[in-house]
Amino acid sequence: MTSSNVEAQIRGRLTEAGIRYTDGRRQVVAALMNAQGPLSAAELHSQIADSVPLSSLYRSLAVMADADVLAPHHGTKGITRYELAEWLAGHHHHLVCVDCGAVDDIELPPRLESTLHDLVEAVAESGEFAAAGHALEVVGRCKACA
Amino acid sequence: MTSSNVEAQIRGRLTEAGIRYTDGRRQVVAALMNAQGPLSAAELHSQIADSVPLSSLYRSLAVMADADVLAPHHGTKGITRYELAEWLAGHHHHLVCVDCGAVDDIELPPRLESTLHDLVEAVAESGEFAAAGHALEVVGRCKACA
DNA sequence: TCTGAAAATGAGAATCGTTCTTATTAGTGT
DNA sequence: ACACTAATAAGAACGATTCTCATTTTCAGA
Repeated sequence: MTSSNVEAQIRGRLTEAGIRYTDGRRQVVAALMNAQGPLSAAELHSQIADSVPLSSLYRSLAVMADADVLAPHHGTKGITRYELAEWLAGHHHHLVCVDCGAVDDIELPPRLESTLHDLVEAVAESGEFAAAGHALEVVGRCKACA
Repeated sequence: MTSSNVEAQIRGRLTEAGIRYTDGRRQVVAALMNAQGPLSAAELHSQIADSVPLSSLYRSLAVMADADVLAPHHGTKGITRYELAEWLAGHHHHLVCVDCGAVDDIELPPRLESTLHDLVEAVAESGEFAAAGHALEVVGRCKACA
């Protein structure tokens, strides 16, 4: 999926939900497409500071997460980081540093990927829980904190 | 591993770290051993209210997490839930409701379990990240929120 | 058993990420 | 252009968690 395709998909999804793809939101999406892992509101704010105040940023993140364009990822110290939703940018598999909370994406072997997919389906079919997706974290210490 | 064995292991680990296994901490551990998923400070407090004030509870949770006796699990709304560490109570695989944040344990097929274990080892051996364990979440909506 | 150092407790204030208000501004469809 | 709805901006408010500090408890060694 090309980068411009992602933008088009996002615009489409938002529009059909009656949500406007404003300039501030474009900047958020652009920052997230460049990142190699989820970003917090504070991290996003430091990249696009002048043009989008924090309160607007938080609202945009919430709205886009609600529309399933962004996926929230809850980390240490009550900090929530966001990344593009699974259907836009592939799966959510991370290396998480227990010290500083930094998050990086990792690739999973296809075999494991499909096994996880099967697991979600099996849970969904049990009827006990409306399983929609999965998230895998490998936890430890990053090079800086080791 | 029997329940009393778990207590003995916990006491041993704490003692060797110079940390006292006080009454309040015993109560926390007891509550977590009975639970079928991680509990937040507020949830624990409502179970052992009179005997342990919140500020002590938070401190005890932090200290025991530091000693790798408890494992923190970060959820919605900045709420952190704790459960017994992996080496005491098996692995950490959860059903997480995106609406209310409730968390339940799930069992994983052995095949998937060992594949995940291999993944952590592979990451650790890469030298880029000191991988120590993993956590898997199946996200969706619980029956109450569906 | 005493005694002193280290750890834990309890109460409350303080912190900080996040959410909520309210008034104002900007987009979209007719 | 008009009306309707959504988005913005600034700051106040909220709530989970952390910190401070004076007091109490626990443990190891004399």
